[in-house]
Amino acid sequence: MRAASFDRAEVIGKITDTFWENGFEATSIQVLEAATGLKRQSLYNAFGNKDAMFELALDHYDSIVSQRLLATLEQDDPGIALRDFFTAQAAILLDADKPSGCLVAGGQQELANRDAVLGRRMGGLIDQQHDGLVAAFERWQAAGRLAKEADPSTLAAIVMTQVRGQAVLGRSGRGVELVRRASHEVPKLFERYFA
Amino acid sequence: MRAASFDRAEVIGKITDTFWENGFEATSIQVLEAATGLKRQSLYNAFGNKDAMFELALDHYDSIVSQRLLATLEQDDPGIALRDFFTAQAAILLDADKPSGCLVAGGQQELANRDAVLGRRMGGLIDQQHDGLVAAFERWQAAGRLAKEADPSTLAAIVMTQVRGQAVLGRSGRGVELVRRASHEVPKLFERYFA
DNA sequence: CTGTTTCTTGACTGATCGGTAAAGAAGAGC
DNA sequence: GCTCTTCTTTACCGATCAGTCAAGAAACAG
Repeated sequence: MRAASFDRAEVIGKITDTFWENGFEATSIQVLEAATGLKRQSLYNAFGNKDAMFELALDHYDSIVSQRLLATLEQDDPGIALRDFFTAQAAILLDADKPSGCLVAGGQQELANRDAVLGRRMGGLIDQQHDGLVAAFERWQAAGRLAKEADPSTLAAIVMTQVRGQAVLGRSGRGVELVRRASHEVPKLFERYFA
Repeated sequence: MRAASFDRAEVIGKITDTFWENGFEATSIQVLEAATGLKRQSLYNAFGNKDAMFELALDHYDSIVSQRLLATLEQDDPGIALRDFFTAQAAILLDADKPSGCLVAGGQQELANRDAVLGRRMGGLIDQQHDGLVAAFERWQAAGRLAKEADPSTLAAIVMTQVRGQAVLGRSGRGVELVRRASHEVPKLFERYFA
């Protein structure tokens, strides 16, 4: 048995960044070879096929981005939580060391109507974020921090659309400023629902 | 001279819908042949190349979607205007007769970092919507309908991110419900800025 | 009806795609 | 040292991509 000459986790990170930057279709195996330094066959040996590589990228992305966002909601004060949530979102989108935009938003746009398996997989990540938001709003409502009349599903929907929109606009040069402005102001809009 | 056997405007409509539904890359010339009923060479004769076809689609999309949205802002009451704006947005996104999602949001995601010409073109459409929103908020502020402290740029940024997010989520089955909820509730969030 | 111009049709090009087969090279166990 | 297994390298496959060439077919002008 011969050991692989590369660090698997490191390569997954590079694969993730490449898909994140270019999307699924535009990331050819050739591009992945250049990004990872591995040869074609090594990639297929290690990861299977392109779809599997993308799924690994989704998992990695989920663990470093989605989880970080959802973690900000684990607080008692919904105002502070939402402020932290959008601050973290902006920090991720505007991080110069990471690709712009959002892997899931891009993949959704590209694959939702075209690849059933990957489409469902990304739908799952979106649902996960949505469910996390609904649960947080319900928790705050049960704790009396949110008005009784407020509808957790609707508030979660607003946050979701806001997040996706920032992800799209964060990809273009001029959109960056819009993201910065929006992520500062949007949390305040939710004050009307606080008890 | 021989007249073309097809209606140019009608074909542009079909081309637009096809790009709208599938995005740029996934719309091969073969797909466009099937969608329009024209043969390959007829498409190239009539429109040039694939990039030119996409630009025509952007123009067409702009004239039927972007203009319709911006028109809703031409009212004195910002509350009614924003309500109409988001209602129109939801109607377009959820129209069963039209492709789901948004041509510009999809193209932006796909092409912003890859094709300088088309990227700039789509950036222009996004800027146009942003400028229209800023102008509307400034007009309302000048008319005393908006609080003096409110920042038109920031409010426009929030609307922009909201619109883009709805466009992305509107592509997936479960996202449709989120779009419906968000488009009903979001206009109310702006009441805090009204004078 | 004839000639000419344009549109239409179908075959074709070179490039690139995802994926694979079969060698060559390098490490581990003995 | 040798052998066996695994990784690496290189070449290749059929399919599909955007775009083109060169004929054939149809409509106008005279």
